[in-house]
Formats: sequence, C-alpha cells, structure tokens
Amino acid sequence: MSEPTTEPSSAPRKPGRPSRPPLTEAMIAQAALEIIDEHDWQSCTMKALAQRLGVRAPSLYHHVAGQHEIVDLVRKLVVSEIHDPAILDLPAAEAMWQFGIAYYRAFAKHPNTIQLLSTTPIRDRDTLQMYEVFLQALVRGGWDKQRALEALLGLEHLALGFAFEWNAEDLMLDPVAAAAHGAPLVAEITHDRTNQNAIAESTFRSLLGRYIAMFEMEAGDQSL
Amino acid sequence: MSEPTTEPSSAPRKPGRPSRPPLTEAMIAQAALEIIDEHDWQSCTMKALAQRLGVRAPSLYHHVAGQHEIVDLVRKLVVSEIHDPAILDLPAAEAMWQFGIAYYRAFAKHPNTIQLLSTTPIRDRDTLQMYEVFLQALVRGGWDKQRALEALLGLEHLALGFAFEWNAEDLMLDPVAAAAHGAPLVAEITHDRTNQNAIAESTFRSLLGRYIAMFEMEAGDQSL
DNA sequence: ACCTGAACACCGTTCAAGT
DNA sequence: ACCTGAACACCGTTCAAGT
Repeated sequence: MSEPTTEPSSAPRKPGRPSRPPLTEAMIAQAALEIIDEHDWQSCTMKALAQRLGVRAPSLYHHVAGQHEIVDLVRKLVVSEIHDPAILDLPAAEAMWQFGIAYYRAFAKHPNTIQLLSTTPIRDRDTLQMYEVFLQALVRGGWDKQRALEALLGLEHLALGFAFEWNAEDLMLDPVAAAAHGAPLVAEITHDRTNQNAIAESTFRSLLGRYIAMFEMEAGDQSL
Repeated sequence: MSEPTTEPSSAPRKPGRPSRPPLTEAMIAQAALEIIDEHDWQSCTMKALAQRLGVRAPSLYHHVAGQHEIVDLVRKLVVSEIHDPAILDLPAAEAMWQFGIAYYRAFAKHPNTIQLLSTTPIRDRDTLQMYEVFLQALVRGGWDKQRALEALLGLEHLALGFAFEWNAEDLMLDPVAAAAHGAPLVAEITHDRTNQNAIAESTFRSLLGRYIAMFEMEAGDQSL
C-alpha cells in the first residue's frame, strides 16, 4: 500500500544531498499521467498525486495554480506524442492521414485520458499550435477554412471514439448487463472484444482512409 | 436566487392537499436534465437537485439508490428522444440514416449531457434495447456483426463530436485563447462559429451520408 | 411512507507557521 | 524557496429521529 519512493526519515546517507529531488512541473505531469493510465482521472486527486511524489497535497500548489493546470499538463504530455510540425509541408490528404494515425495511437495508449481531455476546454499553447499546424496544412492545400475545421473535429472524434471503445477499462457496453436486459445481440457482439484490440488500429486505418477520401471528394465538388 | 416552487410555510390553502406532490423518479429525472441543460453536469449536485424539487438532499435517497442512478435516468430521457423500434424493419442504410439523424438531434438539443453520458457505462434497459434494435437492423441486412458494431460506434462518436462542438456552452476551442497563443488560423476559424449552429445539422447530414456509403461499400467488398 | 437534521469521510484549496 | 498541519467550504451518503 505504501509507496516505494523516498521517505525523509529513514536514510540520511549523503548528508549534503536532499533525499527527494525538488518538485518540478514535469514530474507532476508525469505522475498525473501515470495515475490516470493505471486507474482513471477520478483517482488522480491532489492527495494521491502528492503521495506518489512523496509530498503532501498543499505542496503541489507551490508549482501549479490548481487542478485545472494539471489537466493542461497532462494534455501537453499526450499532445507531445501526436504533434509533428512536419505535416505542415505535406499534401492535405497526407497530413490528415499522418495526424489521424498519430492521434489515434496516442489516445489508444492513454485511453483513460479521453474522458478528461475530450471534455475540457483547451487553453495550452502546445495543443493550440498542433491545431494551427494541422489547419494550415489543409488551407495551404486549397481547402475551405470551415471545411478544414469540420474535417479536424470529425477526425478527432472518430479517433477518440475508436480509441476509447476498444481500449478503455470501463467499457461503455458490458456484455453481462446487455444479456441481463434482453439485448442478446449486443451481448454476443461485445463478448468477444477482449483480444480484438490488436485489430482495432487496422479497423481505424480503413475507416480513416475512407474518411479522408470523403472529404477530398467534397473539396473537389465545392472549393476547387 | 430562491426558487419559485412551493415552500411549505407560506400558503396553507386547500388544507387537505399536500403543497408539494410526492416525489417520483420521473420528476427527479426531469429536474436533473433541466439543471444539466441550463448549466452542466457538475452543477447537478444532490443539493441543487433537491432544492429544485423543494426538498432536502437526503430525501432523494428514498427514490434513487445514489447519484449513479440519476445518470441512468437522464440517459433514459435522452434515449427516449432517439429510440424508434421501427428502424428494425428498414434496410440497413436507411436504418443508419434514421438513427444517426435522431441521435444527432437529441444530443444537439442536450449538448451538456454529452460529457456525462459518453463516458459512463451503460446499465439501463432502454439504452441497451436501442442498441439491440439498431444492430439487429444491420445484421438482418446481411452485415457482419463486428462490422455492425464498428458502424454503430463510429456513428455515435461522429454525431457526438459534432453535436458537442457546435452546441456546447464551453467550447473546446476558444478564439481568444487561440489568438493569445500564436494560433491565428485557429482563432479566425473558430471566431465566426456563433451563428453557424443553423448549418451544423446540414453539415452533419452530408458527413453522415458519406459515412453510410463508406460502410456499404466495405460490406459489398467483404461480406456479400 | 416519506422527509429531515446531524454526522461522517472525502474532496480542492488557503494560509500561517515552520525549515 | 519549499514544505507542512490545520482549517474551511463543499461534496455524496448514512441514519436515527420525526410526522
């Protein structure tokens, strides 16, 4: 139950060196993401977060303004796995593909963050920059601006939906509940999803390809 | 600040009749949805809910087991606006269309419920029945079962994404924040979204049509 | 049967006090 | 400068007590 990290009382070895390294934003962000990955956002309380860092809850307020800033830090970490400025110079369809795959992979790797990040306003520079680059790649390719935004939003939610449904711990559809409430087909289909995570990405890739083609056709009809 | 509903002290008119009708599940569900629509899920505390019903918080536990049951009740209300058993007898593509439009409209009408309902496990009979009917409509049309589930999940998140982005109070992308963080294109595009809610549905309809066509093509390739 | 006040454990957050 | 204990307001929930 107790954490294996350094406790101040037991080991006074190397007297000049502090037993616990000073807290940083990066350490807090990392610990928060770990807790969310291992459990969920609800479990990432200020107390739990502080405990993992070998500190008391009020200490955290010396490094972050409040819990909302922790949300931003976690988002920054996940976005860092997605954002690649190089897509700016790619053709629109190629940029959508690269971004879509990276987006899916990041959230398939951290499915428990979806609940938090997909419903929280975006305030941090890194994430806004990522969106800026994506939109500019499409606009450079001759896309209508509003259409570019629609493509982005649809793409995001498509990726999030699949990443969440196939990887999150608490599945939305539970075969047991389905069977108990007269939904046998739901129960049957959801039952053998256990080892299907492997094929989840290939399914998403297929869908993503179609999705991009669909927008390219529309662009051909309207803005060119 | 105080509510206009009946308070026990002021009006003893009609002595035999109780001033406040007895609480029911339906009344609680209705009040909860109203609070979420007017504010958000965070504001729907047991105290606020009780106050709207002219009662104290602990009284609610006489009618519901806990807050999780209130989630189920709200979901039931929203689902009642979507579910139409008649789609069972429609061709697959037609069923997807009908369901998709109804799904989008219900959540565009109650965008603040998305955050709550899209991240909470489904336990209630009504919702499971709705899924059962949808999946059976597709399977009757010759679709592969797993493919039917994928179509459902993708459709849901596509609809939710658009309903949320175009109608929710707290937008994910704020033009002010974007401009402040060096994302001018994001700022520009998100700036004139105010009166674009009207065209949101037509955009979704266009996307939905393409989405269905995409799945029909895949079905033609693989399962027929 | 239904509602209530009081109480409990648990949140996020503040702050004066320590080193 | 950084961390702490104590305190505050606010959650959801329980329960003995009222009618």
